[in-house]
Amino acid sequence: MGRKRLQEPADGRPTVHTVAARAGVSIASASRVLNGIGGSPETVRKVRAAAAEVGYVPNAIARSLQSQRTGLVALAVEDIGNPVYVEMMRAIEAVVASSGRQLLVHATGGRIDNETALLRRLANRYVDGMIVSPIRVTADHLTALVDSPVPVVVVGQLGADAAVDNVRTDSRHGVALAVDHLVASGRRRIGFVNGPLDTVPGAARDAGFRAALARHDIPLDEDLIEVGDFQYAAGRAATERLLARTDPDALVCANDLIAVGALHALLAAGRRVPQDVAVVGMDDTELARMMFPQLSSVSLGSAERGRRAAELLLQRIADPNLPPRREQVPPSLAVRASSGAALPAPRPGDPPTTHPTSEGVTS
Amino acid sequence: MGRKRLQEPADGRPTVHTVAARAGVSIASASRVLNGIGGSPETVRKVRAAAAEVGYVPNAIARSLQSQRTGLVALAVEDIGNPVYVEMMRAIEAVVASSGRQLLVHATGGRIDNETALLRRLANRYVDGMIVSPIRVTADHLTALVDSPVPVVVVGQLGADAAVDNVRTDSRHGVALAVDHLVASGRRRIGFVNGPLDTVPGAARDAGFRAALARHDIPLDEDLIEVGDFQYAAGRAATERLLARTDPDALVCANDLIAVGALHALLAAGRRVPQDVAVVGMDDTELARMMFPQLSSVSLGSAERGRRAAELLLQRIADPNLPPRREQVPPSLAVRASSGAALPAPRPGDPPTTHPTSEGVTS
DNA sequence: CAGACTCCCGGAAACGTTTACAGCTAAGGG
DNA sequence: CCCTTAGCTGTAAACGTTTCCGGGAGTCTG
Repeated sequence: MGRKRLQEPADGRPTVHTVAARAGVSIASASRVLNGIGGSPETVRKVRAAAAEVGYVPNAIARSLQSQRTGLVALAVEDIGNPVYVEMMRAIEAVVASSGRQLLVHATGGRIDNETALLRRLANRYVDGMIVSPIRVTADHLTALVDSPVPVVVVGQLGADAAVDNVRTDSRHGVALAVDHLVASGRRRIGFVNGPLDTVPGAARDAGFRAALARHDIPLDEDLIEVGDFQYAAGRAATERLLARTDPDALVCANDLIAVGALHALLAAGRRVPQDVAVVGMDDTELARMMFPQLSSVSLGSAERGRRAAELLLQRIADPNLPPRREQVPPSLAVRASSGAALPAPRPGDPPTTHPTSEGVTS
Repeated sequence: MGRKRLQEPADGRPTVHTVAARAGVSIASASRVLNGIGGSPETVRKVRAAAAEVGYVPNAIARSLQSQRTGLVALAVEDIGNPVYVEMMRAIEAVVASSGRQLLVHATGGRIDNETALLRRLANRYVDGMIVSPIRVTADHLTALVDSPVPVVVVGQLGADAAVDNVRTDSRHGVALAVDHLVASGRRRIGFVNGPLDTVPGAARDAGFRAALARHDIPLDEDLIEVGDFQYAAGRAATERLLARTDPDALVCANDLIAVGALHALLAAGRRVPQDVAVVGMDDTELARMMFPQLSSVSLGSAERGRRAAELLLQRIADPNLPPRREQVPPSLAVRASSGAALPAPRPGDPPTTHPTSEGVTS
């Protein structure tokens, strides 16, 4: 009974040893057959039979330890309830799936410790690579990104010198597109409902708004600026506060969720959209087309950014020694009923699911 | 140079061997210090210093192989763009996080092969457990669920005899709630926009609708039933087809995305909601409260189902020998502006984010 | 019929970690 | 002063898989 190794672990699950012993072959042969490489017909038969009998299923962890890859890729975003991330995820998924890998998503809830923890945990070989879209970036965070054991691609703004693959857009310019459009249609008291200023996109959009007004020689009225979360409820509350103290003829919103909240606040306050107040959202998500009236929105190319990030990641996985790269996706504006010439209800035959990629001004 | 093992793998990443060699101690001591158990002050100092110098980060895969756990839990849903799954995910996340684990989400896109592949891959030890919410269930699928190597909890209907932990609701009854409500408010030509009949929820809701009408002695008019996908665009298209051939005074929709599509189709066709046509959605997601008019919706307790599923999973991870259990969450109806007495716009002070758990009839 | 070549097989190492075990030293108690 | 005990350390096994390598058997070629 001097068995060198237990055939049946306490767990009860069969291993390749179990199968090999039962088939009367070595574990090397068993492994080969199970992986479909080599083996005489007789051996193949015996191993297959043994595997089926004991219900063998390989332990992926052990396999990964050996092969140094897991076939998994992770995406970490702040809020999975935000449709912009859903679109991004779909684009990433398509690319990742084509490489035979599977995509896993983690919602960090904006808690930065959570994101760092995820990085430290997942990136330590549980996944072959990772796409991260942080909205707040600390120094600690940045180093975790830079010397991650697995390839990482960041979607969003990052310090110019960070040695990480990076896909960004120009949301300052995005805000400018919105302001230009509203000014061109005669609006002058343009309000801005933003997300938190201590976030990267919040800060960029704030700067973009101020710069755009200055460019049009419109004096800045701080009463017209309000800040909340990047979410529906916060957008609505912020708009209510704004309406309580001043009277805009247009609202730029830092994303579509906020814009929907603004829409509600406006309608509840008896304002007509777009006659009294024009509304422009941002991200151009499906939600914008689901609203009534349909929302104008600045597209930041989230699907495109996702697609490119995924491609960068796959390339880096294939060759980890590539130099860090950076790509930029330009914003564009989609004008719909909530701003501009008050359009009637959308035509019945018009399936609003087809994405109007660049039906608007693009510069 | 008869080193038994390379200190620096080709990869270049330091291992515990690297650290131990540099600190001049054995790998056992290094491992102990790095895990914070034991070690003399001097050893601790040396190992810590060595680890910091080489930038050691432990390989989680190797650790998992040894410890037989990963600290990860996965959730597989069909469509992450559906807010009902977002709510479910948030509830699960809260429970899972409290056990020190992290949640990963995978969107299967309803492709059943994808889901089975995920099961076979992830469940083979990449995660400590898994929550799955399948909308289509095949025999193959079911066996993959039943003899998964890691604990699995299913959210949704499952064959009565399946030996899997299972949290379900009664969506037949949910549809009945909607129909009862509409009949009570005088509607008689009640339409039904459903999802695919070859899905579990689609079939259950279809049966529920027919049974409810029968119970009220309302003859069934097949023209009033239309089927699409469980998505916005499909819901809108299906409603357009329905409106092209008949004239309902109410619509029950199989989920909120479909209901939003229906709303658009109705408004585009010049129907007033709820005066001409009352609309009731299903799942009672945030989306229902984001619409204008706000949507009545049947809550299927998705957050509660998620919470319970997560608890079942944690219990099973703790003790894999528990007998399979089944829990049921009752549906309830939330009446809002899109049906019932046409309410005015919601009051400005009313933050619609607070979930009206059971503001409606519950039976 | 000898040699070369192909194919299949089993032993053992390797992936990077944790941990059981035994040996050692130093301290403390009788 | 001896014995026990506690604390620390290193060796080696283990987790479950893949894969390198050498040996043996069979086939083909000249």
